[in-house]
Amino acid sequence: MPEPRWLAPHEAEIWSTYRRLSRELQRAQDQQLQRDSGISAADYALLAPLSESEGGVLRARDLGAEVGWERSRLSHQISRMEKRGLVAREACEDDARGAMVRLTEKGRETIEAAAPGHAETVRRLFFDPLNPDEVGTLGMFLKRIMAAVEGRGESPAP
Amino acid sequence: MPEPRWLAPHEAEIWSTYRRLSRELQRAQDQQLQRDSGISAADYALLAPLSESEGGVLRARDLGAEVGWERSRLSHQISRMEKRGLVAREACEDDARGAMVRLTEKGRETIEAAAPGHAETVRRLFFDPLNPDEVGTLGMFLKRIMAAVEGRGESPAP
DNA sequence: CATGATTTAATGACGCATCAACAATCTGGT
DNA sequence: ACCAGATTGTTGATGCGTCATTAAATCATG
Repeated sequence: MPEPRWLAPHEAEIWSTYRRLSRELQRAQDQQLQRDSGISAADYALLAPLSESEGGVLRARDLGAEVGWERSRLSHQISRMEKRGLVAREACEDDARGAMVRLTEKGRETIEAAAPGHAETVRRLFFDPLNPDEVGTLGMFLKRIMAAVEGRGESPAP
Repeated sequence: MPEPRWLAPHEAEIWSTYRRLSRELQRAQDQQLQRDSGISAADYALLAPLSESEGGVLRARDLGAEVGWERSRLSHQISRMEKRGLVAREACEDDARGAMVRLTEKGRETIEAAAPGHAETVRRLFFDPLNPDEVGTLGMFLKRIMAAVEGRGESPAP
């Protein structure tokens, strides 16, 4: 086996900072949304594309593609939200396998009330610390890393 | 109320990329560790500082500070790991409130076997897509954002 | 059309993370 | 010495996320 490519100390520190940030940012989002609007970040993630869709209805498959979630995760989350009356499931007419997810009136009121505070929080925590150039640079970095993760960091294929 | 500072489309896209990356990176870590070593990323996070500590023992409070976890989360995780024989709890001699966490022999073997693969994965997914300058820049961005999150994005106090 | 592969969704089990509540112990000021 | 307040750790409840499994419907191909 090839000898391990250890992380240099400064790399280990950056990795550690990243892990911490990742968690704390998630936590800050959850807290803000829960406190101000009584919903979780996962709720928000689904409510947002639903509220922007034609008629407030999306097929589960398409909603999943929109947010990049797996079917199982999506299904569980929809179940939780359905129980609280934020969305409703309906049959899909063109494809009997499908499920349509509809934003309820309560769901719409909730997302519309939550959106400004959410945007403000994201901006304050994530974007305000960087200037516009830096935001662009960060975006590029994130996309490059994302490509590696999606390709599982492939070594060049034969 | 002041009118909401919405995210510009390119900002919304960066935010979405970040959220996705955050999840996928976590997932990739978990999968690799689970597959190759039978442990979770949470296990690894605690095993690592324990294995580097004097005698493989740390007070729970200090372990928590090391990884930046809250008490409750730490306690639950230690319980799960204790059940699987990776660590053991011991009494703390100087402070009867305290709890010492000791790396077991099995725990040490596990972390030593897991470390190279973990380092390789972090490097391949997170660092390889960037050149050294860019890594430094990213580290700086992360620290700035982290500061905002820890300060809760404070507006200048009166 | 028949049939096997694929797509879509739901579910149960399990580990992870947070919150609220609790209990025990220590500390500092009086 | 005392006691109020802070620190440390545990626990139970609940929501989130992944995996493995299942079931139904659709598609592609002969």
